[in-house]
This record gives sequence, structure tokens and C-alpha cells, in this order.
Amino acid sequence: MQKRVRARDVAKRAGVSRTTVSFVLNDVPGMRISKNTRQRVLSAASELDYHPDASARRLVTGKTMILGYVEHQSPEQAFADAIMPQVLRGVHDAAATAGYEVLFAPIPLDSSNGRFPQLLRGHHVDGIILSGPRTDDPELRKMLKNNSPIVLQGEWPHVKAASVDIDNAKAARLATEHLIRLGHYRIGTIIHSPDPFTGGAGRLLGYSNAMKDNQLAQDPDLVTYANFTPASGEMAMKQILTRGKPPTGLFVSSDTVAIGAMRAARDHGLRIPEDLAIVGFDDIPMAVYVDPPLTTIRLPAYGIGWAAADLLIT
Amino acid sequence: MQKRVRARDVAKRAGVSRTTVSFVLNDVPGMRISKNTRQRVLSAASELDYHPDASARRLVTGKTMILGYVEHQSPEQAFADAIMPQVLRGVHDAAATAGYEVLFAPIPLDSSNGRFPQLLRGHHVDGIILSGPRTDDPELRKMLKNNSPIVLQGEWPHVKAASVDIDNAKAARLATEHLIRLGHYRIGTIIHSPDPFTGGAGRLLGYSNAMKDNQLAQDPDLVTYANFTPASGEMAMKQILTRGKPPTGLFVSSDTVAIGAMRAARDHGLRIPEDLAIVGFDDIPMAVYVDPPLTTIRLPAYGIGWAAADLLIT
DNA sequence: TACTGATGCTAACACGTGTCAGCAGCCGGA
DNA sequence: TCCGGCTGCTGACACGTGTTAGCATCAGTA
Repeated sequence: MQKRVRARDVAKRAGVSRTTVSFVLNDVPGMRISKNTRQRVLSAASELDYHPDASARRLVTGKTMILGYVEHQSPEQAFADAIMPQVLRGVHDAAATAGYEVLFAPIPLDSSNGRFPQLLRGHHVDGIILSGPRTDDPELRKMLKNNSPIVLQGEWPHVKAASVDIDNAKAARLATEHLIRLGHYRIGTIIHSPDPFTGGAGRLLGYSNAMKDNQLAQDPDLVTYANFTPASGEMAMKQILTRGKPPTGLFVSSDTVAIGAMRAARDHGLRIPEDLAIVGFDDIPMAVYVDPPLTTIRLPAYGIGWAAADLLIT
Repeated sequence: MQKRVRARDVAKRAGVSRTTVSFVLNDVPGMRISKNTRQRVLSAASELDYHPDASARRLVTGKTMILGYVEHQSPEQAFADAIMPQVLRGVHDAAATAGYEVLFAPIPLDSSNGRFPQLLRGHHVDGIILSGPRTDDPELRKMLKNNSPIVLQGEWPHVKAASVDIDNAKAARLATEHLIRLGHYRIGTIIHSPDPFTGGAGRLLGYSNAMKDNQLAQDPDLVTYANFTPASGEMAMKQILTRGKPPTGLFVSSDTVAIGAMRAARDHGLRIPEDLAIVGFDDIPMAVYVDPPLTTIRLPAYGIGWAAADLLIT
């Protein structure tokens, strides 16, 4: 490990003051530096492979230039999350464009446990993107009331907070209406996310509205909740199947969950799509490749990540 | 946004010096603080919701307590990466256990573009975990020769570098031997990662060894390369199928690729597993749920992430 | 009383950077 | 000759913390 190179070393080599080095490397506007001096500083910096110390810079500027990407999920849920890589990339690319870094900071499912204040007040990050906000997190509520720089990935009605999400109700309505147009009238739904999480409610509403507007009966036996994973989708489907006459159409508000549901349906002897037509949600990379290919609603995961970061920065 | 709370404010409120506050909050060994004083400081800190400034601390200690998780992948590859969430969690959990944070820092596929020196010399991170190292990256070679704190996730023979990986050859041999035991002798393979990436070579070797040791002919027509994604698996399978007589057994060194290959096989009229038995690799969450369930080799993704972080820290 | 050693705390420096105020030197005009 | 203004650069302070050396105070001896 070589010795650290500081701005002072660059200054010495270029024969100027440290201040001048700072002016040149940061291109400070309004500071007149002669062509010659500027060139000497740049050469010296590159010869010494100088990189300014991030901590020192953050300390003096008061900005960390880091965004926190916070996941509030269980491990199983996180492992099965097929679109997280896309969202995270979107966050990163938008952040990088504005000169920000991204800190990956998942928190335990049961409690946020002081992590928000630690990250923000401890100046680890300038702002937070929260994936999977829970409506029952009192600490989060307090932070939002506080006007903390937090952007939610997921809608949270009646709460004043910056957030990025698609129109879940509209998308779910589209999915359901697709099934209706295929001639189905006995249509069920598996909502991917249980109650304290945002997102499920909107998709259920869209399903419900589509049914109502088309004068179709809504059988409560055909509605269940899952828990983000394929395994939970399998369970949910089994529940529906034990309740009585199965549906002929099914809207599942997550592809990952839908793939689990497909297995349960097949195990029950149903052919897909002859006996049961399924529409999913998210358009995960694998959706097209399962057998039969899963009809799905595209979720612009990368764009959502990008938008969330963008919203936070500006 | 409230005003920042500094250690000085805590000191004032507790009626002690800032030094004492530092001693108490950091539990500095060898420093004798009376029970009473310690209590006063702790109360003051919690009443003011004090969190020490990360940048200032890093500046003075010289340690960032941050690990960088660097991905060297194309966007398509990253999006389809079904085990990245597990690896990243493993990295994070090991890091968090030791008090470290994790910076998510993907770099463009074509070049590492000065990111390694920037992160390390600029003191953004204390060390780097590199996922998907490329053997043709000159900058990486230089950093490793330099003894930079970088742990590779993936094996790189003949290069002196800290790395974490499973025994790819052994695992691939197991997968292939499974097919042999089922009675197959015309066995092909799709290797998931093209040449400059590590990992593919070992798995190909394992396949090859298994065939050799069982006196089975190795038909070069039955060996192809894919590119991490389902789409590339579909392409690879098509290639094999156009070359002539199809295999009856197939080892695919990634589940994600295998699922693409399954589609191509089905489209070609092959029944799975009756006409073509497939063994995958990685045990992605979806493997069990596709139809038919994919036989696969379990990859301890979370453990690999954990081990990599652990290796870096100690 | 004077000295010793332990206890409990504090003053002061260092980390490496951004940035503001200001200072030479020079040129042109009166 | 003197003065004002511009060009190109520098000195010095501030950011908030960890940490070393050292300073009072006091109890316990001799």
C-alpha cells in the first residue's frame, strides 16, 4: 500500500499553493488561473494519481453525495425479488449522472430500529429511497412528518410524502379487463403483498373496479393474499382451490407469485391456459420463458428507480 | 429540517467537555468515567438525538467503514441476475455485523474506467468485493498486483488474489454425473459465461472430466456458450439443435440460462425430461417452480457474499 | 505536613479539504 | 509620478470528530 497523496503533494510538485490545486481540480468558476498553471497542476495530479479524500470533502461541504437505498423486506422476500436488480440499477444510474454514490442499506422486517435517523442525522447519506415502505412503521411516519429527504417507492395514500409509483389501480384494471375480454367471468385474484405494505391495495382496487364496471360478480372466495414469494403464491392458490369451484381466470399482482400459483394449479390438475388463464404483473425477465409464457403487465422497474433517485436529488 | 446536533451540544447539556462525550459514546477502554457522568452524557445524547458525523469520524480515523460491492456486468446481465439479491444480502449482513456499510457500485461492461483507484484512493471505501471479474481488465490486474484490498467473487487461476468461490469443476462434475447415472451418454452443455469472465472455465472442465472418466465421447457440437440471460440460453440451445442430432442430456451452468434453453427445446418439439433431461446450476428461487421443476446444483449465494465480505474485513 | 498515586476529567492538536478575503505585480491613464 | 483596476495567485479559517498528554483533586501513607 503506497502512501496517501494529498492535495499538498500535488501543490508542491506543481509549484503552486494548495488553494490553487483545489481551484483547478474543481474548476471553480470566477477564479482566473493561467493556462500554464492549470496545465502544471493537472499533470502533477495525474502523475501522482491524486484522488481527493471523500471524507474531508464531505466534512467541509456538508454534502455526502450519497443516496441510501433502503429495503424493508424479509430475507425470503428479498431473495425472490426479481426486479430489485433493475430498480437498484435505475437508482444508481440516475445517482451517478448527478455525481452521487449509492449506499445499500436493508433493514430488518420487524422494525426500522433507528436506522433512518442514523443514516440521515449521522450524515451517512443525503437522502433515502425506501423500497417497500410499511404503513405501520411509526418511525417512518415521524421522519416523513419531519420533512426528511425520503422518497417512497410505492404509493401511500393520505400521507404527504414524496413517492414514485405507477398507477397500480389502472394497471390492475387493464390486467383484469384482458381476462374479461377473453370471455372469462369467474375471475379471481391473488394480491402479492399483505396489508402493512403499500401497493397491494391499489391493485386490488383496480381488479375490483374492472369487475364492477363489467357487471361481474365478485366472489370473495376467489380473492387471497400472498407474500411476495413463489412459495406464498403456491399457498394462496391452494387456498382458493380448496374453497370450492375454481376460477377460470386469475389476476396475480406479481409474476414471482404467479409462478408459484401456476405450480399449485397444475398440481391440482388444471391446464394452463385452457382451464385457468393467468395474468401476472411486473414483467420479470423470466416471465416470457416459463411454460406457458406468462401474460403480464410491464413494470418499468429501471425507470422507477431512476425517477426515485431523480426526485430525491432535485 | 432541524439544526445539526454536534458533540459540543451534548457536552454543554451534560455539563462536561466534548472529549468526555467522545469517551463515553465510544466506550474508550482505559478511560475512567464516573457512573454519574456517563449517565448524564448518555441521557443528553439521547435527548438531543445525537448521531456523530460520519465524515468527520472517517476523516480522523482514516477508516471509512464502508465496503464497495462492484458489479462488472452489462445491464441485461444484471437485470436477469437472480442470485444477486442473495449475494448482496450476504455481503451486507457480514459487513453490518462488523460495523461496515455497503456501497453499491456497478461499473460499465467495457472498461473499469478508473473506478477502482477512485473508490480506494479517494477513500470512498476500505475495500472492494468484485462480482464478475474479467480476466482482460488491465486496471484490475494492476490493482491486484498492487495488493489493493479487493476480493474477487469468482475464481481466477494463476493470479494471486483473494477470492471466494465454490469448487466449480467439482460441482459441474456432479451435475454431469447425475445425467450419466440416469443412463444418458449423449450429453451436451451450455456454459453460461463467455470467455473473459471467470467461472465458466471451471464448470466446463468439470463437465469434461465427468465425460472422460466415464468413457463417454465428447461431441464438440454439443458444447456452446451463452451470456448469462434466458435469451442467450435460448440462442445457445437453438445452435446445438441446428448442428445435428440433439443430445438426450444437457448440463447448463446457470438456471437462468437453462430456462431459456428449455423454451428453445420445447419449441423444437422436445419433451422435457422425456426427450431431453436438463440439469441447471445456482438453484435460483424459481427453479423449483418452472414446469417441469429444474434439477439444479445449489449455489450458496448468501454464504458466498458473506464470506467475501468477511475475508475483506479480517 | 508533605508526598505519592490513583481517579476523573479537559485542552489542544490532527485529519484533508473548500472557500473567502486579500495581496503582489502589472498596465494604462492623468 | 501617482493612482486605480485587473490578473493570478495565496494565507488562513472552518468543518466535527478521535486521541494524546496533562492537570486538578483527593485519599492514603510516612
